[in-house]
Amino acid sequence: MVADVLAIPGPELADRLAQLGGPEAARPREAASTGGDFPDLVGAVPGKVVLRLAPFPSGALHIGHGRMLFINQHYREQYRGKIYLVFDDTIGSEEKRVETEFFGLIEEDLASAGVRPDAVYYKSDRIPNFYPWARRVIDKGGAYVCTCPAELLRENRAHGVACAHRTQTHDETVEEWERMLANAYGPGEAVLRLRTNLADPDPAFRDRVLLRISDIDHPRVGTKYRIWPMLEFSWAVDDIELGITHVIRGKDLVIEDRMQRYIWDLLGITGPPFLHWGILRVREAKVAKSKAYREVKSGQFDGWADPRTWSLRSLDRRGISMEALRAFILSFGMSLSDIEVPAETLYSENRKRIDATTVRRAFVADPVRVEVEAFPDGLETVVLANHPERAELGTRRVPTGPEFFLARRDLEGKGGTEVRLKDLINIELPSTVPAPGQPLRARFTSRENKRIPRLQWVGAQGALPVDILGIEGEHTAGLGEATLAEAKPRDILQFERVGFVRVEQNWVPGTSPLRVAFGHP
RNA sequence: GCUCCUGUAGUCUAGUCCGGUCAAGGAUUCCGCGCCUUCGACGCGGUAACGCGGGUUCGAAUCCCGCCGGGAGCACCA
Repeated sequence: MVADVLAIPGPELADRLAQLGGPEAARPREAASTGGDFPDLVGAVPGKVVLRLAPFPSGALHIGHGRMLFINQHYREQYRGKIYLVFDDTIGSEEKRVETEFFGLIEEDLASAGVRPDAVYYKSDRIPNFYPWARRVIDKGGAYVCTCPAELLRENRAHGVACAHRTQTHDETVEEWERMLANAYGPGEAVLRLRTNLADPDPAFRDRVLLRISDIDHPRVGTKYRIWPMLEFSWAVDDIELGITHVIRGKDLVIEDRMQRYIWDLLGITGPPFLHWGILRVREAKVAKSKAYREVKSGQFDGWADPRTWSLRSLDRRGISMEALRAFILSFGMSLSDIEVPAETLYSENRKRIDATTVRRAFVADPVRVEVEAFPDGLETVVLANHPERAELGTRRVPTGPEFFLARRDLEGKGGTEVRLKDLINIELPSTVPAPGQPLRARFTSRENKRIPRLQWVGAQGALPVDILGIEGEHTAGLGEATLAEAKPRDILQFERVGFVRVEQNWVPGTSPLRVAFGHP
């Protein structure tokens, strides 16, 4: 009974208690949580839960990995459990190679996401462990050594046809397995296969490979090992050896559950339960990881923090906090449907967190120089609020006219009309646009706050060049207000009417514009 | 093709296990209005969903059957 009560999630418990206590309340239905649903972990004992993160080290963590991170972290917190980082750096394949630089990169990404593993393991350190386990499977009659070429193996599998090796006796298998270990075979010449059922309705499940031979040079252990486990087998072993209590992973790995269970059943082991989440795609994140890898390697992308990678570090670069990402991701719960979400939802989550604390600054893209005639005296500078609602964010003093820069787009279709330079004065624009390169001559009209189109402006005095890195990797050049000279790297600012940006690099007068990365509107 | 997973508004999600309290809640988007010297924020209002067809039942988003749609796996990758 007590256990039953403990199993009720906090909010629900409060709700139930409220119901018990307030028979007359009859208030509107309790607002559903904004987040998604996370089922309780079966058999989980608070304080005893052990989870694992198993990235393959072939790149920086991207937004999709975020789901792995934050879901596991969520459960870890709920049950006061542990998380191990287990690098899934088995040998991979020619196309999928382990690279040393990514171990550190991934650990950094985890740290930035606030996920501190209780331990770090490398699969490549654990290779000899797998051999006795393979032998146990063999001794249970659950595996055989197959020397069919990969193609034939695949074809037989598709048709449910057994090859000659399948009928191997236990002694023969042992002998062949010993020969594999003794380097009698080259890469691709022999594999240890699980003996399942060739009539299994799922063709993917028929006699899958457990271990195979590879001579690829591993960045951590070189060519020390030739017999490498496949992912499923390695986890059938390590989920037990590392004492993992719950395996929570993407649903692309469901067949691996079945493999692991099959092996455990064979050996009489009760393994941990599995939980899955569905595929998450962010609509704007179109670049596949493999393409991102190539573009980063070739220098087409600006490293792993290039916005086009949608890596965690690229989000950070853009001023999108890991807290916002976490809230965004947890809002989907453990749904198994495959979903595609617009980035706007993430932006909204981030906006909630930074809007109230972010100072406003002026920036104009594609600037047009405007000279204001009859510019009033005594208005050489003006004091502006750093935030329209938050007085506590203070003010700043910026130089004004009589020369200004306005955004070309803002001027379109406004010839001959009166417009307001936001927070400052009203001017009348000339009806004809002068030749390119020539300044526009406008005329001061009044200072009263009229309800006419308001334009963002930058006073020519002290204006400095700004370069915005966009999310497609494009650059937008423009001019920013003088106070941006003090902007420091990692500052988050809002360019009014443009969006939130994060400063990348100080302005270096005469040599380099102020570099910022665009976050979101 | 086979296997598995999955279908609630434009997009996510709660509710489905244990049918009524759901004329379906929340978030986001979009539209309108208000407000502030932002195209942002905030406030108010609005549009908008149980994939389809049968069945069971007094009553179905919820149970049963059939159909249709979406996704993933079918590597000696992870």
